[in-house]
Amino acid sequence: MQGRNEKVWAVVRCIPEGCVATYGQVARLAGLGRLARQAGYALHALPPGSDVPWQRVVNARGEVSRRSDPGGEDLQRIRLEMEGVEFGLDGRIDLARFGWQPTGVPG
DNA sequence: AGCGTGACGCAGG
DNA sequence: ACCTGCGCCACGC
Repeated sequence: MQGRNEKVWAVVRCIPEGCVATYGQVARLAGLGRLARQAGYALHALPPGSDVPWQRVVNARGEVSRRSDPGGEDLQRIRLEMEGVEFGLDGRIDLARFGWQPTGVPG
């Protein structure tokens, strides 16, 4: 662990395949508090070819966020669909079904 | 050192 | 459920 970004990446690495987490969720687990923007920035700073499953991080609405890299949104969706994550007709993911629950609270 | 921007989230109407 | 306004912090110029 050398910086905030790596802390974020470490959390994202913990997201299991077929699941998604929100930026805010990642920010908290990374110790950034409410700084969801920072979580997004950390992913933006990801080096190409990294083993970090960045595609598993979406916004609180369950949709792929717009970013600078054109076409990257489509790549993220494709990658998620390959993992079994389903998108609604409105392009949103049901976080109740595919959202990552680190606590795994029985219920 | 200041200003604008950004892979966000929450509260209010 | 929708859209709008505001706050948060780091990065680049």
